[in-house]
Amino acid sequence: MRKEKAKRLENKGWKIGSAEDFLGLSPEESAYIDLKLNLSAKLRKLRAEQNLTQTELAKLIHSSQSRVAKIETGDPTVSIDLIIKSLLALGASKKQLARAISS
Amino acid sequence: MRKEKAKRLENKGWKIGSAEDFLGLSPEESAYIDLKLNLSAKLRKLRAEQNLTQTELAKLIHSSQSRVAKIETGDPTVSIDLIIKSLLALGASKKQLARAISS
DNA sequence: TTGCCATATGTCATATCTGACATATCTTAG
DNA sequence: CTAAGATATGTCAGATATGACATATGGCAA
Repeated sequence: MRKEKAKRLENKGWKIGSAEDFLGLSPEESAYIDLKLNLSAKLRKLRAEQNLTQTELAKLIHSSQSRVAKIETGDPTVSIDLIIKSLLALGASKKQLARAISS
Repeated sequence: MRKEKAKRLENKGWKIGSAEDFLGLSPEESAYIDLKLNLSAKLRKLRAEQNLTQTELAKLIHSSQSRVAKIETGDPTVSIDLIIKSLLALGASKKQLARAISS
């Protein structure tokens, strides 16, 4: 599967610039993944700033630690919807979201 | 259900300012809906600019006319993921997405 | 009016995402 | 080292989103 690949690469520290379009990903696909990773990164940052553990954030969004971990590691089974809902739960503003996206 | 309500209101032209937080919606919920509606609106705009019908856009994103309609009318069963994928398929840039979000 | 094309709405089987759980792998303090 | 807290990974049943189809409504030209 496509997104699996992208995720594995991310985890191994491949991070080439910002998008991994070097293997079979269409521009839209890599833009989409890029977006997701940017939002994930922002979430981790926000959570850290607020000194919350994944477990605490999980409670806040009525989810589980493992799902929060998946959000933050860019797991392909995580939707942008969930990431955005989590960001909003941490009090992120529209402006912050916008910044995260175009980063 | 919650989001049903928000959608109905939208359709009836209720658009009070920008968020319908006046009936039982938490700040995060209305922020989320707001976001979705902004992105939907942007999609419709982009599609119009490119003189595409819903059916044509549907083919472009491997979906159906009815789902495109649902996207554009803010149907609660539509995910932000799908809206964003559609926007990307229309060639929207990160900057455009960011603008749409913080509008 | 009629016909045609675009858009909207309702429904449904299937695909995808979700929370939860178990368990593994860090990290750091003692 | 070992223990404890935090984070990561794998799995799965149930929840939600999806494309597809039928059908309705809207707009507009003949």
